[in-house]
Amino acid sequence: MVKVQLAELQLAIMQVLWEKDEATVAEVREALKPDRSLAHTTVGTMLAKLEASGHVAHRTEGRVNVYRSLLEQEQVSRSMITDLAERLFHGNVADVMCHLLDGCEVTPEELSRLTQLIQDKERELKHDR
Amino acid sequence: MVKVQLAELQLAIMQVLWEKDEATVAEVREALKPDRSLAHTTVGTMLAKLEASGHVAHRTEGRVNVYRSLLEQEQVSRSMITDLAERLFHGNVADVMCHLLDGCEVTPEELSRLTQLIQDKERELKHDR
DNA sequence: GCCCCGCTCCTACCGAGGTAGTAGCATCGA
DNA sequence: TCGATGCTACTACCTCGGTAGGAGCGGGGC
Repeated sequence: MVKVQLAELQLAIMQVLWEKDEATVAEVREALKPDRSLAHTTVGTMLAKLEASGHVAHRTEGRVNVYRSLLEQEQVSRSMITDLAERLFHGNVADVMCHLLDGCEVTPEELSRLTQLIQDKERELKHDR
Repeated sequence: MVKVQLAELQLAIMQVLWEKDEATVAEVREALKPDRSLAHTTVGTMLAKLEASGHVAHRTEGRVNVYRSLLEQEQVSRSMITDLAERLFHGNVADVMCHLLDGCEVTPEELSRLTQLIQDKERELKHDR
């Protein structure tokens, strides 16, 4: 599995790119505004750093750069959450859940989706052996 | 809920302290050795920084410092995992699970423990309303 | 009594994340 | 044609995590 770790702001920027598919500096900045108001240049710098580390790429359209992600959201999410789960709970999924159920708000819908997931996984395990 | 974020090494050190309840620099260093071999002073410095930020405390026994954690393992785990879940999946527990089940090895025992957890939570939700 | 050993404390340093200013270059309107 | 505007690129800077060296101190062995 590919291991990717993104810092706070980096993740936030990537999330904008995933959502919009492509975005200019101004668009990213706009999308981030509700949470943090950054200077235009700050966003630009971060995007450049992200590009330097191979996480995003850009094409130039007229005078502006349009950035897109080179990482799969799925992959990053999986990588980051499993890594933390590993470090905190030695990968024990049940432990993770246990803390999550206490710490987050959970809706009944989520619970039934969870039940579904578990049943799927159980079936999958039976199948494998 | 108390929000605590610990970096890589900091978490590793705290985990040693949680496990041993108390430990000297040498003991922490020893415990960390399998994963990373650090200079004695490095561990000492980190412990000092951890102390400066109020995460650990120490008493002096003879010539050595014996450190202990001031944070609850439960609390840190919960805080870190819910924070990441929030950022990655907007707190949707089912999504977290979904990625975790794919990314980690899961045993049938964990699955049945999970089922149990969910049932408990469902009962709890019914009770509340 | 003196020296070595082990330990802490202070200090320095590096790299990465994050933040932003400034220079410079296009383009558009007057 | 020329100035205002808007964008990028370059550079600088701060903080924090991580890493470790060296000074200094106290105890134990000789």
